[in-house]
Amino acid sequence: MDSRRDHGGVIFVDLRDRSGLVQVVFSPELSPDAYRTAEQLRSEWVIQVSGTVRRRPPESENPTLPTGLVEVFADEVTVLNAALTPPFYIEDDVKADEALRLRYRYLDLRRPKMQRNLILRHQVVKYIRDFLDARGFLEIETPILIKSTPEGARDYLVPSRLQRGSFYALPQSPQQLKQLLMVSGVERYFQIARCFRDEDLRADRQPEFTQLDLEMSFVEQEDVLQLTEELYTGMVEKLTPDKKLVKPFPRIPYDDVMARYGSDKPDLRFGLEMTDVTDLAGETEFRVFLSTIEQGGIVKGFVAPGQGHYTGSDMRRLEETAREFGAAGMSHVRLQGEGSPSDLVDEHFLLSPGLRMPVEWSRRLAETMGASGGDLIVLMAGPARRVNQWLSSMRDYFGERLGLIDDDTLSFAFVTGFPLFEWDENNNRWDSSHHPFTSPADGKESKLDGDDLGGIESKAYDLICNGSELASGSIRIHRRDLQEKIFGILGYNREQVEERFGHILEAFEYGAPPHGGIAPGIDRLVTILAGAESIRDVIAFPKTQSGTDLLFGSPSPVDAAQLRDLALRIAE
RNA sequence: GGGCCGCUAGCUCAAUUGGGAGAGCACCGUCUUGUCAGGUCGGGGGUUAUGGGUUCGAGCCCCAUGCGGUCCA
Repeated sequence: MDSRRDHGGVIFVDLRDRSGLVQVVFSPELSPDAYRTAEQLRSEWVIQVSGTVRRRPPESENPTLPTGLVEVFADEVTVLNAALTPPFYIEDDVKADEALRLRYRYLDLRRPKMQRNLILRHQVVKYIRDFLDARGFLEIETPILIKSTPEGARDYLVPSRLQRGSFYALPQSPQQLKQLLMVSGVERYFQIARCFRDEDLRADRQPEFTQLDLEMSFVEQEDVLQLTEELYTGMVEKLTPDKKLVKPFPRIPYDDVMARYGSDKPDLRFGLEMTDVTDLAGETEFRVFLSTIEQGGIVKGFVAPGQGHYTGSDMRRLEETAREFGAAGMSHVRLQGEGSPSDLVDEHFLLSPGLRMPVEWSRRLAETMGASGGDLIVLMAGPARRVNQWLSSMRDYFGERLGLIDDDTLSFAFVTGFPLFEWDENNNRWDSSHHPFTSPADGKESKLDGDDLGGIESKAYDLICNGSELASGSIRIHRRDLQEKIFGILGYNREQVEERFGHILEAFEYGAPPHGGIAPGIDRLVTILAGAESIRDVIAFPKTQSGTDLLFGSPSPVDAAQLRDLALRIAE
């Protein structure tokens, strides 16, 4: 029961199931018994009604309801179960605090929007299974209790009772298992796999999440990308036909995407591309630019079209925004007037303090960056990595603020050619950008013995969409010697390699085929397709940011007896 | 691990300088034969997250804790 409207002589009841609402009418003239029962009904009760479906009187039609032309004229009603008054309204525009919704998740899931999300998620998974089955993939389950081989994130550990003092780990992904399946001759594998990472949560991160994990033997990078693109385009066109898709998906090299957008997962629904102007900045006498360049940093920026009219205080506010994104500072040039840079004169260029440069320099800057009269040029200086982060946040901010983002568009792209390694400043060592099983790009293997490890390209790729990373994959290493060399560069000694990875290295010696794959995240995908705000809205029973389940009250202490079984003691 | 915000009726929120705890919705009851955010009249409902402190007096000030959110490492 959704709601009841009692008019004294006639009672209307909205009956709800997962498909929607229908109005039931109780009249004392048709059935006095049913009418008397209907007087007692309350929201969220579970009832059984029989009656006649009939057309509503013309003046009572409700065009806002899909079933608004008909109603059920009830002659019998049975109360199957009463209900307490729910702690919040069961309606789409819920105002209740999310903690309350999570505490009563079973009520929250009654809301039509949540029901639609669950249904969409089912359809997505169904589509994936059908699609891959039709292409010869086998769905194979892999264990949830596996060996702990921490690579990036922290493992969830499960103590063993039979082997006291030893632990299983929950998989961060079935990476090694699917590679072993390739060695097994499975050729094409997939799994809707639950993955676990014991890390702090974010709005778009959960400690357990679901990935489509897939792997193929005898493939090149483009084979995997093609398959992935077909999967996503087919799925979107079938399940959310109102979404606009850009086809084919662009393939953007990593260096390119970083140069143009300052991020490896830019929102491509809008432009605002960046330009490196370190050379031009070097001509100024602005100390911030000069010292940045001296220290090996860059000066880079983008053009906000039509925003040259900002006032001085607008600019100060904008700089404050930039600082909130972590930026050390921001310079700008406001272009007044109209037309191309060559048409503009001295007083058309409003430079931020510090940038005292002749008009000729401003013209060249505007030309280099593709700005014209009426535009605003935003510039930032610093180490390349930081500048890219800051500018990328500013770019998103302007994309939003200038209304450049179309909610109905899905802008997919593949980012390819990620670096194989990145320098881990905290631990002072090389780390894998993707994971240690990623193959170097063709012809780059010899560079593994050189000094320029950061410049080695890999066969790792991401699928991005609207500013999110949706999938990540690579062509893998399938030779023992190469894999051992990578582990060596990552700083593992011979014993550690043998203890943690001996099993997979050994497997590579028994005829491992070349293979590669990709792992699309299901939660984020459904979030985007559903237009939901948070991944928590597409997961039936999500956890809070501190990793707790407010419905079950987990995690929770356990009995002393359980701890004894596991030979565990809680250290204070 | 750190920063910031929040916690007042079932829900969403208000409460001026430290002075009498409130509103809307929901809920309960009444009346109402075409409503669909039904309408009418009436009613009940509070350990102001928890513990401590300052004060003649604390929702408000101070300290600690808990829970939630959010950002950073």
